[in-house]
Amino acid sequence: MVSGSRSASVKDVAAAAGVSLGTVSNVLNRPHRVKPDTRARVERAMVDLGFVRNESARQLRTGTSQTLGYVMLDATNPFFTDVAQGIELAAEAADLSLFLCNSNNSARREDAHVARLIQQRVQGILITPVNPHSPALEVAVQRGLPLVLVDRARHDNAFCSVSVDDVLGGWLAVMHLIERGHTRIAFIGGSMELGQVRERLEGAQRAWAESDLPPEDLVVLETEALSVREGLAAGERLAGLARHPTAAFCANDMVALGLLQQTITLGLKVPSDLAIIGFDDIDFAGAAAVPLSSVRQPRMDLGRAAARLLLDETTNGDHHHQQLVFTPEVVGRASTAPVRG
Amino acid sequence: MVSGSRSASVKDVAAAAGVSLGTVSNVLNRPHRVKPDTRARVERAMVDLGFVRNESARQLRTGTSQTLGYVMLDATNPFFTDVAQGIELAAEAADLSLFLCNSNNSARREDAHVARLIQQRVQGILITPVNPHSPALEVAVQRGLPLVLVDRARHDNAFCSVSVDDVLGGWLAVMHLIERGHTRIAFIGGSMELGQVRERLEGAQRAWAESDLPPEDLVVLETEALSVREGLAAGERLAGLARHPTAAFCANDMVALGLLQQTITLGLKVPSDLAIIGFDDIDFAGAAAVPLSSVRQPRMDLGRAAARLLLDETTNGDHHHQQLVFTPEVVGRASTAPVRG
DNA sequence: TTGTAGGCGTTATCAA
DNA sequence: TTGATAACGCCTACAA
Repeated sequence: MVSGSRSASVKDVAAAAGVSLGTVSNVLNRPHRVKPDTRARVERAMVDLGFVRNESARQLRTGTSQTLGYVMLDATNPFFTDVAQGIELAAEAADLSLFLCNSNNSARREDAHVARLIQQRVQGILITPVNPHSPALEVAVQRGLPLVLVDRARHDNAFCSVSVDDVLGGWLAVMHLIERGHTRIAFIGGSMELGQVRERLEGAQRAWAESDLPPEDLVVLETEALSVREGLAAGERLAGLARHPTAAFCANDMVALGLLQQTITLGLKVPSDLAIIGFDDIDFAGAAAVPLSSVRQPRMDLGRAAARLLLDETTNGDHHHQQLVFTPEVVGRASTAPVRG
Repeated sequence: MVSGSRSASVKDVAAAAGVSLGTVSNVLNRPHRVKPDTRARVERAMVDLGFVRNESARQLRTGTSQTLGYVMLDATNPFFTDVAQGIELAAEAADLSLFLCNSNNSARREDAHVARLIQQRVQGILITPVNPHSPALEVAVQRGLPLVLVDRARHDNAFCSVSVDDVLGGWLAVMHLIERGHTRIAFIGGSMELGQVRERLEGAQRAWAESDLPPEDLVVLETEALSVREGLAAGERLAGLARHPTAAFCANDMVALGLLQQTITLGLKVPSDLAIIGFDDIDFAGAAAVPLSSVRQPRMDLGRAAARLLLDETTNGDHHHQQLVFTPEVVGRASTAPVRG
């Protein structure tokens, strides 16, 4: 175990063990082909020299890496870390490394990450994109690089995708509010660049229309991002409205948590002054100031399923793209509990 | 842009542009050395062929990767994702990629991740270890691989480290409770394998001793992990105690949030029946059922500082190991507000 | 300004 | 069962 010097190569091991380089390679890749005592000698040398395979050289030679990449939309959102955990479990089971990247809602960073992953020659890319129609994604596909959309779908079957029916989720959330007697509500979320936001809003509007409520009583408050901070700000804007909605549907739980906090700070009661429902059902939702109702998505399963589709595409000759769509469900808690009156 | 076939190499580009391979390499690495129209021709060919540098080959040749690795202790804890974000910012500024790994509190997975990072020949490793004295870390150092401890320190100066004074943090938290008149409190956290937990407890015990309170009135409830789930369970155990503590100091906010939720579920009031203070001051702490008092650590700064130390070690010839210790501070909120009596 | 040649560490083929 | 050798794609001298 020499410190300071450059790390030992197969050649060094071969010299130390008094065998040829090919034999060392065999010990590494086809151990059964080499006589036990030679093997022992080689393995001994590897330990002595602190030999570690150089993955770059291996990749270069074999033309294939042992790595997957996941470009997440927002690493500070527990929803995505749970999705990532699902992916990681599947990757680990397949003995693959996972490159985790965070685009942080920036298309520029997303493109940079994808470019890097391609340079690294990862086996495949999982991505929750800012924009599922980004040219960067097409480029990956044109290179023959498997790519799976996570928490997003495309209707042209260009990639595999795993998603939740966001329109249905929005519909369920708003129906939940309507059932509790609310006739003037706010939709809070953004930016509208995000498909998740647009679709959840669309579902909300559908539910609204089906219930014959006047369109102007579904107020849309667009935020810059889906963060606690933006939720706090939205709370102030909401309080400033001429006619107060009695309920809010937030495009995700981070926004809902911020809104909840601000509402309480302003001296209002949840749910009597304002009912709130979020989306994702992250673990913190149930532990909030007022336990938060939310639309649950199967987070870990999303990740696991996405990784499985990717692995199928890399290994299965006659792979066909699939659009897996999970069904969300409302989890009712105190923040939308019925109030008398 | 040929689909299906293997990806284009510099050789292919050279052929397509009618120049030699060396010229293509020059366009890539020393563009000023090549005549503008030749360069244009080469760049055109690169676009046409969809050429992307093969990072493995580049690494193999140059002997150095453009990648850092961070092995995080628990990716579902927002504290660590914030630390990671700080690291990522610093890495991006230095034009380096970041391999994010999650040991999930498992020494086995931690070792596997470190081994993989070494195989990938990353420039350096940042790690929040399960155990800072793990042999796997020594191995990295013996290979001459820069390694920085994050949120953990070692006293033998074997690596750089960036941490928060956990003993002081524990001391501050408990002093905060003592000042509010509590004379029987619980420390909740675990496992005791984690240095963070041991040191926060040590600080708590010191504060207790300095205040001449009887040792048996500082009850220690060890948990399996620092998670919301374990906090919930601890809440039940706490309620089952013969003599109830009037306050709890939790080793982190996840545990505190779980405890808070359970306490409320059991029909008790916070802070009047039980005051609670956590550790980390994650964003969700302020948005909790009862806004949670906590010991704040400068999360992003921890990450940024760690990355800077690592970069210094990789680039600066006469680098000296440093132990950077940040000072925590108590953020008092409703969960420990004074109650009359 | 451009071209040629050698080698980074590994794997795989083929011969001994 | 083991050894010699070529090749993966790139970069960098050095030569033209």
